[in-house]
Amino acid sequence: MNSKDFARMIGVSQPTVSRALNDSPLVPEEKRKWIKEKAREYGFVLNNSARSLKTSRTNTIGILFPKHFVGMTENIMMAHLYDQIQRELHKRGFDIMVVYSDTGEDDLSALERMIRTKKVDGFLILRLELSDEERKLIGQEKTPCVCMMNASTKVRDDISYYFSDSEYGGYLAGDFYGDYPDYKKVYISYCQEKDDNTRRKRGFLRGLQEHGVQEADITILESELGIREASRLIHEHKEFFLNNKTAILAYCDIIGIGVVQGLKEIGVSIPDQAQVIGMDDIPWAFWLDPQLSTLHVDAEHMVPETCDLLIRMINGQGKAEAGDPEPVHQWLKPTLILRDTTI
Amino acid sequence: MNSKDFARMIGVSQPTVSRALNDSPLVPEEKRKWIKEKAREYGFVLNNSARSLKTSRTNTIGILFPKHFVGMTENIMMAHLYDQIQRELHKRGFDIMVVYSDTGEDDLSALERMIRTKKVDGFLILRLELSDEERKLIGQEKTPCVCMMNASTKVRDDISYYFSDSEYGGYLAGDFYGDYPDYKKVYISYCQEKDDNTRRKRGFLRGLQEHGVQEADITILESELGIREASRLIHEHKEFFLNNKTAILAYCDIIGIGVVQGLKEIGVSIPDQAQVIGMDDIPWAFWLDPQLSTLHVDAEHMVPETCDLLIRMINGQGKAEAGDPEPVHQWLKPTLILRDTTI
DNA sequence: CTGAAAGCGCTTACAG
DNA sequence: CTGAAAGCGCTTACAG
Repeated sequence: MNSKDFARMIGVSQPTVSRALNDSPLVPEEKRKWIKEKAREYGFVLNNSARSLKTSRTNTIGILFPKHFVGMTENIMMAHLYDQIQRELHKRGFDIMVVYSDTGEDDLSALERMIRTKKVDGFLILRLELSDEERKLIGQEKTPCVCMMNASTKVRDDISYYFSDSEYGGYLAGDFYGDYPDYKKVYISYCQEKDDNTRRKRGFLRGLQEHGVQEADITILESELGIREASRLIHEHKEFFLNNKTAILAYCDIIGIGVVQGLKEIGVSIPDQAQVIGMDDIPWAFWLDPQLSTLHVDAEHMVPETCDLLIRMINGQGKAEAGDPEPVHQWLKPTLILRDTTI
Repeated sequence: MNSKDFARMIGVSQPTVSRALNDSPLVPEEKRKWIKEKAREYGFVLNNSARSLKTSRTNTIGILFPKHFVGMTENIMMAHLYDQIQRELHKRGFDIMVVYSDTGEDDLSALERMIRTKKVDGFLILRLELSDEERKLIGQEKTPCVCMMNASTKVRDDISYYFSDSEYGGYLAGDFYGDYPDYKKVYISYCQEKDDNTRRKRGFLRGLQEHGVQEADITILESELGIREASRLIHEHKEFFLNNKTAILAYCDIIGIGVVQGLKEIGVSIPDQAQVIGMDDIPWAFWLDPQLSTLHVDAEHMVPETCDLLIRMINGQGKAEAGDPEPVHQWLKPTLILRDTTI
């Protein structure tokens, strides 16, 4: 049943149906209510494609997952953000389409296809890693986009973002470990995330330097992303961890968990002989034994603000008075949470 | 740019553009390729809303999450299934809309709204718990739907499904524990999932009975869904677990993990004094210490088959020769995986 | 406040 | 093989 048939059925015109169901003040309250009741009764709902075609609004927001995203179960932090985003956007009446950077066909990236087919009103981008072409496209099409969490490429300010200030996170860890001069400082890096990794490491160094620790005194080890991978890394450097008291900052909690596991396996006592700090504060870090000390990322603030901004951008789009709003740029400061893996 | 402008720009008609980009054999290979090249060059892509309006196909599949679904991080098994579904559907060229049963407005359930607005071509339903109205609607609208994983309401055969045979899973656990007469048998149930819980329990009982264990000898405890909740339950029954050797089947891995945690905390040695079997085989069950024994659900088969069936239903829809295909009903058998929490 | 009419951008039967 | 034309189901400027 389309709106014409429905209108005829209840004895009004198609425009009146449209206005009533869209809550237009042009049709009086009473009548609106009556039409809505009838719609409910007959199970009539406006067709979304026709509506979108006319209004160029789909009422759908795309959540873009980064390249090499293996899954929600592997990347708990993304799952955590996703859960909160999903809740916020649904609360605000939007539907959600999940888009994966990896799934592009031929030369058309997934993002580009979504933008060009007009399937979504805007994008929430988990981790900034857009190509130059994609940035250009977003600029041309004025597609509302907000990035969140972190950036694996150079941060330019053409796009709005709410990022975790991981440099500051690193600093907090460095500042904390600075009080333990007899522990050898170790940073476990993850090189796929080039720029973000550099930020964390730089902050760590800065925090330590304030306590007189030299850059040369810091050991850098490289891990892949994964609990097993990180655990294996510890095994590879068994002698080192057995012969030194170490104070370790891991690129993220997943690696931190693997490090803790590896240390336990080779018989290093935590936190006496080795301290470990992760980053992100993933939801089940405290189920583990021992519970991981970490840098808490303030997702509870980041997510609603990101969603709000995106929706404002979508609603403001095309409105003359809105103009080209200035992009928003925020770095949210993590906080250090001490649990069982630090003294 | 719309297809008319694009067609004019490259000097062909709108229908030809449409046919070429839709790979119609009506336009010769060579020309098709040329038009596609031009489309790429000018960044032209067919508008999805217009297309859907005409064809009543959105090329989008909805994944319906059950009521009370708290999130991917809390319900790892759902996240695991979601990850695989997402991969399968994208591989087959569909976009994905995530739909949550909880997010309905007023009297219109999320599912009903999606069906009536025609936003998706069909639904993959994680866990069967449709209301009678929703079933009726699906029947009337002939919306392609397949359920998977399990059912919390009575299973009727009007809808296709691929379920895990959790009754058989329970049986395997019962059969295994039957060999340990000196262990007191315990089933930790989760009552929100009424029917599925009953199936697991019934299977467990059946397995034990084959070894001569009486129903009266089985202790039933009720837990909420969650690691902490299950752990708390163990604490509440501390005396019981300290004074008996126990062989425990948990409703699912999450509860199983909590049980293990609780047992460790009260000082019960695993698996000597208490054996634990979970159900689902969630991805990181083996990161834990001790690694949880469990009943593996064959998601690797369930997911592709479910996706295949759904897509066949979508493609067959409306075709005369397709008729009303018989619904498919499958119960996939779990397998018992013994790790550290069983002898 | 209400309705007749145009048009959003496609696809597809139809004619050639 | 190709194009002119109709129509999918809405919204909205316009006239009343």
